[in-house]
Amino acid sequence: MNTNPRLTIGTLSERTEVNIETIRYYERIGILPTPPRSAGGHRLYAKEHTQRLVFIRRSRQLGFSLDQVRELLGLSSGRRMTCARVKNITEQHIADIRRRVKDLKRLERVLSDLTSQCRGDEMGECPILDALTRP
Amino acid sequence: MNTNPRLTIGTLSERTEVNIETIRYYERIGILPTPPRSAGGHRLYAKEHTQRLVFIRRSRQLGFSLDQVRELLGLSSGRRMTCARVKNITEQHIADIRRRVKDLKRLERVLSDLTSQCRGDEMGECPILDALTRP
DNA sequence: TCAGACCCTGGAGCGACTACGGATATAAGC
DNA sequence: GCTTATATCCGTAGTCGCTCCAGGGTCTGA
Repeated sequence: MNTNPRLTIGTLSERTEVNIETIRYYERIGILPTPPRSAGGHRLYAKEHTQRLVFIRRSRQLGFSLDQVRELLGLSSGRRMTCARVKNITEQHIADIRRRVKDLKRLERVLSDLTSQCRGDEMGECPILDALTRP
Repeated sequence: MNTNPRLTIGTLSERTEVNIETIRYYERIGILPTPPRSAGGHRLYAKEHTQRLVFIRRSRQLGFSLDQVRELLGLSSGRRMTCARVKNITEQHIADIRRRVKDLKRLERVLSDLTSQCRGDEMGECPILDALTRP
């Protein structure tokens, strides 16, 4: 018996928890290789597709952009990724995340200040609208 | 002398620090009212446009979506905003920001753990790639 | 009058998908 | 073998919030 049959896109989608449309999208943008087809034109995936798709999914879950994923996969630049390069990409990504956190926290502080000044009445002046409107 | 002449889009853009293209975009999506035009078809803005545009810009800087801005402006739903409704929108927005911060921090922790395990050599195994690849 | 700065429109592009519609392929049941 | 149900195909368009472009027309100062 064959425990490793070719998978249809639906099965691959279930196993990897990646949306069917997304799988086709990844193929279209060249981040997932084009699989062989059945006589009728359906895609038939092998193990290496599953592996790559899982790699992509995990990278995306960690917030890497598809361009970064491309690089991590060694699809851009000169082929083989060194560990140094991977670490570098990851550190840049971390720096970016920290910037975003900082920005969001600043926002949160400002907004919290505004709401704390606002009684939330049904009428009258609103300090929040005021702050947005004031010259 | 007239200290309040109609402004061209370029001048409005400078004064409000909103890109010209963005101003036209806001008009197109109906968040900024269509201004009168000169004989030759150039937009001529008055004070109320400046005020509204500043309102929009500040709201965007606070991270509100254009839909939220629309609502804060009283463009959707039944007209007049109550202070209660404004506060509610703002609190939802704060909650959203907090969620995002939480998610980003979780990411940061995972990524930091990974890089700390990675020596960043020029060759050999890479714990980061491993983590992305492992079954 | 005329150069040069400004403004006009419509459309495309970004990132990372997601959704849709109408046609074909395959699987399951009888 | 036949019918039905489900799966898959493709191409296109929509999402958000802009930004940029080409190929024109308008306005202003010297």
